[in-house]
Amino acid sequence: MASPIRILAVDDHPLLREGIAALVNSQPDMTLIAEAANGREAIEQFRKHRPDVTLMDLQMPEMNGIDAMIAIRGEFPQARIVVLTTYKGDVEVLRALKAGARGYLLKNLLRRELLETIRAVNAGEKRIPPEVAAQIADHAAEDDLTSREIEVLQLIASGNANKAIAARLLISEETVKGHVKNILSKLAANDRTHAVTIGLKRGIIAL
Amino acid sequence: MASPIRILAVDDHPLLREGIAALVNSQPDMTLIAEAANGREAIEQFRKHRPDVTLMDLQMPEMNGIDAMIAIRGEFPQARIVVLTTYKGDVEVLRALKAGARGYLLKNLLRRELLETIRAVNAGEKRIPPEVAAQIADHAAEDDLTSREIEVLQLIASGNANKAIAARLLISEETVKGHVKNILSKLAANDRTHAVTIGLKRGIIAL
DNA sequence: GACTCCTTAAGCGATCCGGGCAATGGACGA
DNA sequence: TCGTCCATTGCCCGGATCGCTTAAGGAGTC
Repeated sequence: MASPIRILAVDDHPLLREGIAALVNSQPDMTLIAEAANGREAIEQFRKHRPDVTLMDLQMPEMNGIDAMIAIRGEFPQARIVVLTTYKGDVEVLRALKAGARGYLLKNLLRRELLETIRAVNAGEKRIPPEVAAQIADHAAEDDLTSREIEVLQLIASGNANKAIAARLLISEETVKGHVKNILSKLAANDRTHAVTIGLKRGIIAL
Repeated sequence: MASPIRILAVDDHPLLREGIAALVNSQPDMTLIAEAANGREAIEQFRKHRPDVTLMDLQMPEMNGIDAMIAIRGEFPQARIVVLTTYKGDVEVLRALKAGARGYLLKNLLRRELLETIRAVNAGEKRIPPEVAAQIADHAAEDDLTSREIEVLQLIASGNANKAIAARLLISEETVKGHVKNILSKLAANDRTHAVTIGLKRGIIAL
């Protein structure tokens, strides 16, 4: 073994980082060199240590994983980052891949899968598990919501009527209705409530 | 140290169990004696090992943590169980406490907090962190939804109109409206969509 | 018996939903 | 550069649905 794979673990759960540390350090060809509890710390640690592979959670306080990945890959385009998160919808996965993730793992994975993925990504490959890929494929043909539509959907989720949304966004109620119409159509939702639950499932909006 | 505290870890994330194992086994007065990945396994392992303290996640495949706790405490009323989960709403917390949990920890806790809680619960105490207790207190005065109302709320979340809910539950649309009215009032929601998001936040319903 | 819960009911105004139509402006490729 | 596409915005209409109010009977529990 020439030199071990140097790994940075980013997650806001200390216990999970502990688990990654125990697993990784038990492998002769890997070593955990740093940890971070949020996106801001992740950027700092990446600058300082230049890890070979970064394991990154998405949902974190202060700065989320997507923004951290974008920032890191802005400075270091060759950074090899694997997303390690609990299940999120297809939209969240796509965002992560667009931000430059080389792998996307779910936290209920087997130990072996994590190790294999780390080695594969370190070797320059990409690794997306089939159940994640299937999620994406299911919605590949559909239109994405525009940013304005997402904004409207988020306000709907917060309990705003169309009139209130119009006031908040400084547009007319008729326009809001237009957006709502498109949202229902794109998400294949029965009504606004259904649209919200679909949006939550697919990772388009959050509570 | 007479004999170490014997611990059972129940969680569907292998990495997290690994983290618990590493932390617990680093303490001279504790030892991890068994693991389980879901509620069914948890019951089996509890029967076999009779642990002093059980760390239990709530959201798991096959059988969730609440049901497992109820089953275990049915057989072993003196079982000392600590819930260890990512944040859930106050309703989820209350259900866990009613099912007999002696502690309720969030996964983003510090290592020290977990160790202290294990020792305290093993000694017969109860431990609820202040931020969790505050959640409960915020809603202590409010009425719970009835089981019928929860059923209706869940159907609303799935995108059903009142008429469709009526057909599904074999009751009249007027009755559904009556339930919806009570739901909106109890949850202090602006409309049905808001009620759904509140229900999700508080752990009353799930997607 | 008191209490809660589930059920039903009528009417009414506000809101939502779906259809079509069209002007603006920015982004993209030819 | 020009033309096209698309997001955004705005408007009209009509039927469906929602949310509120008030009222009341039956089932089950304590």
